[in-house]
Amino acid sequence: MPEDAEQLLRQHGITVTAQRLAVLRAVTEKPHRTADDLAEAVRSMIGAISRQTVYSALQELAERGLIRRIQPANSPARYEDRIGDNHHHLICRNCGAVVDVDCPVGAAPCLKPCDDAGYAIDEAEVIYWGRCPACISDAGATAQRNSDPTNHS
Amino acid sequence: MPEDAEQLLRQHGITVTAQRLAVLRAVTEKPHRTADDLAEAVRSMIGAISRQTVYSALQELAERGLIRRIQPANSPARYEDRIGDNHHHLICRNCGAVVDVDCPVGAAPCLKPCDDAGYAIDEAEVIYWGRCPACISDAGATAQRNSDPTNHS
DNA sequence: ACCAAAAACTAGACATTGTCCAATACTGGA
DNA sequence: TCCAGTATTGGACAATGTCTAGTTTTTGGT
Ligand SMILES: [Mn+2]
Ligand SMILES: [Mn+2]
Ligand SMILES: [Zn+2]
Ligand SMILES: [Zn+2]
Repeated sequence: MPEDAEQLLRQHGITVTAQRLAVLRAVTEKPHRTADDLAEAVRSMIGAISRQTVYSALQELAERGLIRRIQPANSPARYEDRIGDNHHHLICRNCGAVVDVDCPVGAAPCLKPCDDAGYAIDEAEVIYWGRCPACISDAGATAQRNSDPTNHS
Repeated sequence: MPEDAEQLLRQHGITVTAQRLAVLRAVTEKPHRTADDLAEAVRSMIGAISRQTVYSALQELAERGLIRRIQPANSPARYEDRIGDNHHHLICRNCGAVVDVDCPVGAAPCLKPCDDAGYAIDEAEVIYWGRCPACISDAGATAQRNSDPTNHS
């Protein structure tokens, strides 16, 4: 059915397989998921996939520019299909929830350091760290009761 | 000899041990080193230290605000004693070399997203990605000969 | 439709970085 | 000096990702 997805892969020089189509669809369905979450999603689509294939597909899709990988501290890598707009991310220190933040500039690198130390800079990665609304109200309600990160994603 | 380091620890409520003094000194000696590198450095100072103790000391020092931990993608965590100025980093995609970049604002969070999605933001982490001078000239000189990251740190 | 070559998939071992835990050793105050 | 509280240690364990050899699938040409 997703005839266009097949063509999308081919246009980018990627050979079409059921696994890659499913991985791409999984990334598209919900942004910022981890490889493990994506593997789960793919299994519910096509029955089975090996861990290695998920990693390979994600790498291939990322290298060819169909998806983007983000690697926040204290989290496994996450993937999204919103690309080309150089947007940034807002991440909850407590539960790890990730939300998109538009970049006012758009093109990368959107910021320039005063002194680039001779480096050829191609990207300014910005991550805003804080607490999400759910974690804020959790803290207010139950105080220090449970200090373990809850899942608000 | 480093009488002041002992007092520094005590002032921050940290009990003084040879291991912690050495770890702190190692971090101070050279910024942006990994836990493993720091363990090596400490061993050359005091003979031996366990891996776990290095991690514990680094965490303790970081929690008490004596040092800072940075966790760039595709790299183990790195540590530095330059704190309180909210400075940023410039990292080589090829060899991983890290250099400091002053933050023009200073106070965190130095940037504000247009839409904070209800998050309470406490830090804007900025990482500039690119290629260091050494890797640039390596590429020019030896072309694609060796595509493996060289150590320019 | 069929075949061979090229590419992708799989399972399992392995690597890296970090954490948990129980036993032992040290530190700081009485 | 002695004791209670901390810190250190080694070893097991956890999480995430990579490598590899063998098998299966895809692709392009007949
Ligand atoms: Mn995003
Ligand atoms: Mn720094
Ligand atoms: Zn949260
Ligand atoms: Zn470099």
